[in-house]
Amino acid sequence: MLDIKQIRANAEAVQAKLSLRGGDYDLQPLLELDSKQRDIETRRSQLQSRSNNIGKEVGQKIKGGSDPKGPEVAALREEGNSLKKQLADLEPEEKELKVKIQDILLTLPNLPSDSTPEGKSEEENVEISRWGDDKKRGPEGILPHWEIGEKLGIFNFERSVKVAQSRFVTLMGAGAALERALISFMLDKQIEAGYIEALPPILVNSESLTATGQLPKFAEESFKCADDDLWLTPTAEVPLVNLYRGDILDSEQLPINHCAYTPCFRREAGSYGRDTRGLIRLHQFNKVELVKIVSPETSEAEHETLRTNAEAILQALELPYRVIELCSGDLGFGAAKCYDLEVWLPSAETYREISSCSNCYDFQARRANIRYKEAGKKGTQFAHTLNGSGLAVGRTMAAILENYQEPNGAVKVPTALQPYLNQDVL
RNA sequence: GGAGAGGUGGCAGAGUGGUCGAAUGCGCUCGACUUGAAAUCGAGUGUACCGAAAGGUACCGUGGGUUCGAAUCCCACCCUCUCCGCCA
Repeated sequence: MLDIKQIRANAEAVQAKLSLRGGDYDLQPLLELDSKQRDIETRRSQLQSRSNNIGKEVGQKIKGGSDPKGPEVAALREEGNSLKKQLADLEPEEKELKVKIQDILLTLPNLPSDSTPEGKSEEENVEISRWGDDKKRGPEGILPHWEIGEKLGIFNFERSVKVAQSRFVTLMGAGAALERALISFMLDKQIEAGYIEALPPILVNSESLTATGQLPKFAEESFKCADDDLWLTPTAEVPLVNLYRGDILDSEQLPINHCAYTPCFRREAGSYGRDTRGLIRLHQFNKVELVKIVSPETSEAEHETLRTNAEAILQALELPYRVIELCSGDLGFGAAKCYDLEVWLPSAETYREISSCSNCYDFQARRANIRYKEAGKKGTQFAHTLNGSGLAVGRTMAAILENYQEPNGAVKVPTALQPYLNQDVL
């Protein structure tokens, strides 16, 4: 959520930043509601103040021996009643304005950071670096991962349709073991890097989804339980960040670093026909997620660290990848700055997103009310939250199946992964 | 699912209509005493909003209601705990 005070003070600058994302954002109605609300608040609190005093005066009079039914007290009562009527008009009006303001604020995306490149769409994303040799494996003789996977019998899409629907997979035998190995490997690496492992709930309530930014705008993206206020998590970022919702942390507690493996669930509404084959775009997929809660001064540096931690997995698995910095127009709703890691998929001769590392600044912290306090200092500050995949497990499996494919159709297990599996060839 | 208990400040815990943002204890901060520490004594110690400031307002699980006045009374809801049942 954006800071209404900042919008008030620098409406034009905020407007300009928002428009870098593309789309129309008119802050004028918001500002009008805001000034109206504050007007009413001032009036209301003055009336309330008088009303509070009347209450006290009545109490004093009665204690002091006045007749509770006498004229003195009756006059105060009458004034109290008249104030009550006025307040009864103002209160709902103010409440309604506050709701309207909040509703608007909740739908405004984060401002791109100053360092985010300007651009309209993903075309204008900026490549930061490349790692590994993407020429080592051309498309010749390489089966796309879904074909080699079916061939090896390590996953099955058709039967999964029967169980659930399309865009679900069942991993079998070595496929299941490989997925499990990848999860363990990724977690171990991140624990080594200083993250504390969490295994959080994967059903989350509406408040949690609102705090991290999936609600209210993107309700159609998540699966909702019919009879409860619970949703299937689209990413572990949601439960991890919300663990600290409403907290006032000590500055010594920061940075908080968590890694978590969870299944993730996405409805993928509006992506019909895209990536219909394989492990790239499923309704349910596994992911190891990294989350950091940090102080603002350190958040830029922490963002680089987070990205490096995610990159370390690709490097350890010796998968060629590149780092992209998203331009303002391609930035996710809550992100101020974002790097995508894209892994090389030789069958398609393209890089595909396998991790997204975002710095949300105080956007989520403000929604989630996550603050911290510095010892000796007055007041609190909103923390900064960061998140990144370390990594999407299914997509990692896809990358391995292609990049490690031998001409005879065998798939070697990456060296780093061999301690986690009972076989070194699939 | 059934029955019961309960939700008050960092924690414990008092408060059942009147100056209660809330006693008391612990914790924490600062100061005194001390060579230092402990003990002791003194002072302080929630969050947010409005306001240039003075100051004001809100918050005792949440939302309503009664009243001049609600932590306290009434209604609804949520959550937690205990026991029973069921269950991985």
